[in-house]
Amino acid sequence: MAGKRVTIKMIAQEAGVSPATVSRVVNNKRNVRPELAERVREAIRKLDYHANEVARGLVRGTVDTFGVVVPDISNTFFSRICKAIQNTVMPTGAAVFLHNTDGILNRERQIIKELASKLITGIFLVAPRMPATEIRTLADELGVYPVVVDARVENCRLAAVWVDNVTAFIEASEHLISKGHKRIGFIAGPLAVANSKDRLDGYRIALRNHGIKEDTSLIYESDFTIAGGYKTAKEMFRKRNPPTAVLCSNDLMAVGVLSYLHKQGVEVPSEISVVGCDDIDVASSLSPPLTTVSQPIYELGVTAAQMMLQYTSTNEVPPNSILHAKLIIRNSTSNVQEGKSESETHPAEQLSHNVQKRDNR
Amino acid sequence: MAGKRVTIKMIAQEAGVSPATVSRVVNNKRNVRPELAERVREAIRKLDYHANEVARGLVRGTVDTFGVVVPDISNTFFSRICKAIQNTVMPTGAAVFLHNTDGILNRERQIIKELASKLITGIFLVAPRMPATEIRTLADELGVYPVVVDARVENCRLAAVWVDNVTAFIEASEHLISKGHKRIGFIAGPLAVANSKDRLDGYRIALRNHGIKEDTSLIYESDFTIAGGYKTAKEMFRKRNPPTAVLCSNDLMAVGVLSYLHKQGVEVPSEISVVGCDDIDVASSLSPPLTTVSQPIYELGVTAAQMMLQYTSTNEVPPNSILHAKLIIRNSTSNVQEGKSESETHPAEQLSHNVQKRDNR
DNA sequence: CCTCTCCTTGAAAACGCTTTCCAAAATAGC
DNA sequence: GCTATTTTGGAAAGCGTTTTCAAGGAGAGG
Repeated sequence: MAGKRVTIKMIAQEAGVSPATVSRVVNNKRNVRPELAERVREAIRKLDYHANEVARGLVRGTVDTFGVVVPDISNTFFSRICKAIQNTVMPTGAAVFLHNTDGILNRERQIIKELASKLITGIFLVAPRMPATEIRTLADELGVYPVVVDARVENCRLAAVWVDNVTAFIEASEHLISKGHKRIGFIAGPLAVANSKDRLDGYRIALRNHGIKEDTSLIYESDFTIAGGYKTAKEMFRKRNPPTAVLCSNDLMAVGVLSYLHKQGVEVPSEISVVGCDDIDVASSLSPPLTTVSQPIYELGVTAAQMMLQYTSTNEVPPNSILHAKLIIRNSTSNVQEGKSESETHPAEQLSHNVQKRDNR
Repeated sequence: MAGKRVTIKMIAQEAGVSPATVSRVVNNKRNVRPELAERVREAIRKLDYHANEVARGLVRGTVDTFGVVVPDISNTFFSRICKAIQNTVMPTGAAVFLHNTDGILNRERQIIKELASKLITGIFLVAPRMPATEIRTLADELGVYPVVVDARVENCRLAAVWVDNVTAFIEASEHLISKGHKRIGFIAGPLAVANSKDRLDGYRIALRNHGIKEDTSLIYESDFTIAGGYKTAKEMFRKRNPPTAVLCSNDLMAVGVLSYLHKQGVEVPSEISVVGCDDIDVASSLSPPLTTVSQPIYELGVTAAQMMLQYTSTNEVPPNSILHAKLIIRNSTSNVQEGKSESETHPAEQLSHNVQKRDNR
């Protein structure tokens, strides 16, 4: 191994100047005669010199690198955010560490510390499980710039960008309600995640606004996966008095629901309407094409990256950024089936904030 | 910013020993009195010391970090490989840089150099565009361990793991042939990618073995995306004498094909059979569930990571590893439609190795 | 009791770069 | 033409580790 590396000294020697001068040229400081500078650049080109970023990092106390911490890279939603962050940050010459937490809080903590020990400049926390105050404290302690992505974080001197999920889900629910649906099933993501909670809240608010009593037997907590959606649909439709529409907290679960329904020979949307969230790439290619709350995924990443760049250069916490989702109506939703809307109104149950906990595999 | 960092000297002082001793304790060298070691560990715990990985990297000449270079992270296939690599490598305490090339050869080169300047230990090149010999040369020059993932690389003293795509696609084609299909459309990925080429070869071999004349008007080159598949299907089925089945080089393109066919009101599989490749997570949840060549994606990543670990610890190029794909028959394929098989046999065209180039957006 | 090992420990020298400090050179001001 | 000021480039001091080297101490063998 160990190909001989070109160091700054070699360049200095080649150009007949001191290492200090080479450094100045490399870092575009003034105070070096143009003629000399050219000679140095020549040498750099000739020997194909690349500064040792590690040595540079040691003296500067920070390395031009960011960490991205996500629950699950293999989930398209997150991988698209990663891509956006990377594309935005790359032109500045920065690299990006990627880390998976599998949604485990402790792993999140550990990863942040490990990243800090590598002297990275900043960390993007995507859909973190950690409470905002802890993030703030930890980041200050470790001397790292944090930017929270896709989680509502307020009043914490913490840079964050998120989507207004409450409004989005009010809109999604109202879409269904306007089609005459009254029994609307809801499949939430893990409620420990703020977004899941907000989406559920949007659903509840919409129901309340339209005078529909909430039926907790229609609300399920799942895990954002296809399998989770499938399984939940199975439970949901096994009960008597099933919903006429189901609103899912993300597309993957909607895919699972669609798959279950298809297997059971249930027609979508004529018999059951289905709505997802995210607008992942396959959403428009499903059959039927999925009506979904389109999250500005790429924009989420780009905005986060821009905030980070601003944050690190000005050292001022940039203001939060709230993005808006958009309901995309495709063919998985339609008017409620004849006779289904009123017939089987459920005996009113108490409004309860408990939802059934499900085994999240 | 700049939370004061705990250094080895502070630990040394706290424990009343020299930095050298602390270092020895941290790195589990023996030759340090147990009692002293305990005192040091105590200090480490007390001050929450984490060694500065950058300084450590500088003296060691290498940092315990790997780079993963993929064409597109937002593609599930690649993001699943990344995840596998990471999960395998993480327990050793190594971190992972992620880089996107968008399939651009020059960016691949540049990224590799940048990574090398960060003194990383090894690079995983996933589906690289670079020729194997260049990889070997560059890696030697930069002093970095390369492992090639998902690309057939032979006779190059280069560690690589790939899937036997030729056999896989012979099998997939034969599945279709056994159902009576004779006019089988083929949608290839970018033919600059070895895998795409191999899959096409498998298709050709199968046809030849069964005495079916190759019709180049049925072979298209696309770009592995849903949109690409959709567009190609459109062209393919616009021509007179269209195929009765289409074999796609990946699932995403198959999704595009399915979507086009669905839009046109064409029934799958009764009218047209469709086969994909990869077995991405949604494949089994499509309607109809997609018959596909299941790539051992996760295994690909895990194997690559294990090879890397072995490579870096023994400094010997580990032997190549060839994995096998498996045809998963679901419901997107069926017997050829009545009368379609023999009726419109196409005027024999010369066997040609040219395929039509398509605009790959 | 002395010598020879072996083990433990600390001092100091790298690692490759940036940056500060200084002296020399160049320019300006009178 | 002489002092005052600004440029310019080199020497050297770190940055936080690991690692080498040598010294000191303890134990063993004679």
